[in-house]
Amino acid sequence: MTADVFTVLAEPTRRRILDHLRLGERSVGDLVDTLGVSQPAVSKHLRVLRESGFVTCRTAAQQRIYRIDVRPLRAVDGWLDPYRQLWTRHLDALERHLDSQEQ
Amino acid sequence: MTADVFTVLAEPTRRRILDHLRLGERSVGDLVDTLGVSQPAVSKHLRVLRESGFVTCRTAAQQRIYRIDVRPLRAVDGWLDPYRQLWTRHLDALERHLDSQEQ
DNA sequence: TGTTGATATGCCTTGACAGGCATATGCCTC
DNA sequence: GAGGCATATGCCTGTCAAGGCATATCAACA
Repeated sequence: MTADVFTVLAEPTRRRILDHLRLGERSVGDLVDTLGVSQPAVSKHLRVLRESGFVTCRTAAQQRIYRIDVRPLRAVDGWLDPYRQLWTRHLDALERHLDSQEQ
Repeated sequence: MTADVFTVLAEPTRRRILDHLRLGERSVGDLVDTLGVSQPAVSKHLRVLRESGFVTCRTAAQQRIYRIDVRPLRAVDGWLDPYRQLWTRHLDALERHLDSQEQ
C-alpha cells in the first residue's frame, strides 16, 4: 500500500494521466478516451495514484471525477532540493570562472 | 538501454547511491561498505546509473571512481516545472483569499 | 608471469507489476 | 425493480528487474 512516490511515477501511463489532470478534473471515461488505454487499465492506474496520494476523487452521479493533488509532487520537489544546490553551485563556479576570465 | 529517468530513480538503493555521490566522488568499494549491499549488486546499479547518465566514472588504478552528473536530475526538475505552477498558483489564490479576509 | 585486490558480468531464481478479459458494483432512469 | 451506463475488481499470463552466487576482467606488484 501507499507505494513509493518514484515507483508510482515510473509508469509512463500514470505520468500521462497526471499530465492530463494537471489541466483540470477529468472523469475516468475522459481519460480512457484521451489515452487510448483500456478502461480497466486506467482504473487500476487511478487506484495506484489514489492510494499514493497523487489524486483524489469525488463521485458525480455514475461518474468519478479525478483531481490532482500536488503534495506527492512537492515531495519529489523536496527530494530534489539538496541536489539542486549541486547545479546552482556549479553555476556559481562558472560565473566566478567567467569573471576571472574577463579581468 | 538508457532506461527512463523515473524508472532509474524508482529503485531505493540507487537513490541511496545518489545520496552519497551527492557529497562527492566515491569508489565502488566505498559504496559497498556504506550501503551494506553486495558488491555485484552495487556494480549493477552503478551500471544502470551510468547508462542513464546519472553518474560518470573514471579509472584510478584498480578502482573506479564514480561521480554524479546532474543532468538527468535537472530533467526531473524540468518535468516538475508545469506542476510547480499548480501549487504556486494555489498559494496565490490563498494569498488573495487572506487579503480579502483582512479587509 | 603468477598472485592479489577491485570491479564487472553471467546465469538463475524469485517477486512485482501491467494488461487483457470477464465480471462485479453502484447509481440513475423508466 | 429491471435495465443500462460508468467504474472497479479478480483472475490469469507474460515480462522485466533485483539479488545471490560464481566467475571473468583488469590493473598493480612481487
